[in-house]
Amino acid sequence: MASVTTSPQLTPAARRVLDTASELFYTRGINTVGMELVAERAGVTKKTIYDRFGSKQRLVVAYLRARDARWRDFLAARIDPRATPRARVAATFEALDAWMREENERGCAMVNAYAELSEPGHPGRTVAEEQKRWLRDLYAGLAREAGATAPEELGEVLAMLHEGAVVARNVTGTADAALTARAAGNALLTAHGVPE
Amino acid sequence: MASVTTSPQLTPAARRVLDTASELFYTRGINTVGMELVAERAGVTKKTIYDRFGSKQRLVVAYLRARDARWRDFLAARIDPRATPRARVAATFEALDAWMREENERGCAMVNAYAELSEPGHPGRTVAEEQKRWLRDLYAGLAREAGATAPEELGEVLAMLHEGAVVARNVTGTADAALTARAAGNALLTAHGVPE
DNA sequence: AGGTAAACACACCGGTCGGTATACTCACAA
DNA sequence: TTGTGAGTATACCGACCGGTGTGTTTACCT
Repeated sequence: MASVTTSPQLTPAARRVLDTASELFYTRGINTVGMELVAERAGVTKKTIYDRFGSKQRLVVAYLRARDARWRDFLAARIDPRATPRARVAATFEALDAWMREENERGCAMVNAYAELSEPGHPGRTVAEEQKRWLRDLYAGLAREAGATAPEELGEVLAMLHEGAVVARNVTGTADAALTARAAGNALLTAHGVPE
Repeated sequence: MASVTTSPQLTPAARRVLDTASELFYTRGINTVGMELVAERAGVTKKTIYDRFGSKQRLVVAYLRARDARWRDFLAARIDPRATPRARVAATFEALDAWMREENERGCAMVNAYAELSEPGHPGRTVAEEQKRWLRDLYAGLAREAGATAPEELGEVLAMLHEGAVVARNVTGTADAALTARAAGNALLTAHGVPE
């Protein structure tokens, strides 16, 4: 079995397995999708999956990591590093808006996984925790750069708006939730002493 | 089988079933808890559960409704109807803070259920959708009463902060997330023209 | 020519899932 | 007194779960 975490080189079949598992886990939920279905949809035998990934748990971790990586790339491609911190905060919410319109019909994969994987030590939970910390620190860094008073707290709040927008869009069906959150974030930057 | 939704009168065994199922569904997740375990923990046979509730799906719905009702009662007991709208918004976040410290170690039951129940027509999803709409409308009503400009939008944003605080507390482990959200909500009321 | 990795096919494992069937006891009320 | 509703005990159902074992084929590399 190849190390899923360290080597991004996957065999063609493993690549197909990860792609189809990601799709299935995200849209139907991790616990409701069996390995047999993943194998069938990937055009692969269960044997191959277990040879490449070792266990369902590890496949789940690979799925979460891959999806997180996709989101970070998606975001990075939409942020101009030369823009002002304030503009970069707005761009982050705009990226979330675009992301949700394209590939977020079922809410945040990390939050969903956290709900499904209730065993305290499950490594998938760790991935989700890291992802949420990263997001909060991202906003906090921007708040600090912007010269906000209490940048840590502001970063936390911006991350809350971010998460809340995902829930609003997913459950309540609020189409422009991310843009509403962007406006609120903008107002909060001002309230924290950041010049327009 | 008694109608679970219309008649709140439950037989003693049914009461025990609902209580233990609520505990188990919330802490371990709906899909990972089997009916056999619920029966065993409630000191009841599976037959009794199916006589009273009919199916797992209906038991899940009863669980979600009951938990939502508990939260609404909890909140109502902590809101002074004579206080100003601004104070009531703050009190709502404070109630969330207290609620999370007491019985929210696993995040929002509605969001979790939404993650677990991926089948489009599952009645449990409807309960979650109604709950989120109710929360948003609650905040929007307070924003309107406070005389905020764009009260609907502000209500949406306050609900986002609310949801985001739950995620922050649950996944990131931010202990005072709800109070941080309260401060942000307060600032946003001001930004929306509500006098201090 | 020989070795190795990747994938195949297929059968099988113990265990659990949601749900049902049968037969019995007990309390209470018409 | 005679039902009736609530509950118990136990056995059972087909389907599916995650995971393993054995052996075969294909293709590329040395």
